Amino acid sequence: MPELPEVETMRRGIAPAVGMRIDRVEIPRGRLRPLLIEPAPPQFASHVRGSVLEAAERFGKRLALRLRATDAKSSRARLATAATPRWLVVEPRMTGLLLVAEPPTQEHVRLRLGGESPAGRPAELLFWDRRGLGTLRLVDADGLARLCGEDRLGPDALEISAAELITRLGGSARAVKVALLDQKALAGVGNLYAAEILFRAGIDPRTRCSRLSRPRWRRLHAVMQEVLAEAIELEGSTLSDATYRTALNEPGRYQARHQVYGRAGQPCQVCGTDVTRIVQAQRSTFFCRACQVR
DNA sequence: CGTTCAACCTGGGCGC
DNA sequence: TGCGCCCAGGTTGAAC
Repeated sequence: MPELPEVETMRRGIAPAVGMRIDRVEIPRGRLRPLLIEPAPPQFASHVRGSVLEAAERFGKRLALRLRATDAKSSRARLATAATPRWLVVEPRMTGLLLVAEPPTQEHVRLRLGGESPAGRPAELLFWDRRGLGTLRLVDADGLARLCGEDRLGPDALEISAAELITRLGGSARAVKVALLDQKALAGVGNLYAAEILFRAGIDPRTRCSRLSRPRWRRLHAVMQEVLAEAIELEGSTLSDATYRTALNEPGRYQARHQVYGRAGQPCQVCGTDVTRIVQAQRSTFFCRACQVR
């Protein structure tokens, strides 16, 4: 679910919590697999408790929350925290959410916020994940580089230049839709926005990257910026299952703009041709056979 | 290089 | 009503 626009919306939604101290960490027993939370809950909680949320940064579809340790009670804790700047890396995957309002059902992790709390500041930060495929990982600077560094993620889709996009993907033999999903090449675009971007660019998703002309790459680049910016403006896409919510537990509004995603068999809003669904790399691809050409 | 499959999970929708 | 199946905004590693 969450792609770049949804994760950016999440980042902005929790921004009011930046500067606040995490006074308590509550992790319901038996609800978190090792894959989902690292280190294991007792260590995770003891490391996070007492720290101040200093910043929330987005890397593609991931969020990294920078934590600073404060007034550690024991010298042992002070040593440990001073030696390792800590980042809480949140990877929502399909259904993970960060919320400052009550989640739809029991949350997975609840961080109670304290310290200076002027009116309007959230009292809690919640992680909720219906399918439980997301991850929360507490890491040091090396760990952050391993999870979000340039070996792992390509340039952010909102920041990459047209020239760099062409350099990174232009020579590939893969279908352009598949290449756009490659987070090592380009970070942030997922299945939904890849479909919408290619529709607006008029490009058949099956076209091999190496067959696209430079003008078409530049068009694709410009359209990618437009689509992502509009989706952020409308706080992301909430699909029919309503899983994705903003940090305030409200639906996004970009779904009203979808031209092809999830619209198989319905008429293209530009030309009336039925939208087609195919499968590429085991994922659904939606496109208009008339508007999108090779 | 590239593709393909399975795995991690829950839950909604559909046909029978 | 219920069962079995397919589907889903993502990522990863193995096999070919």
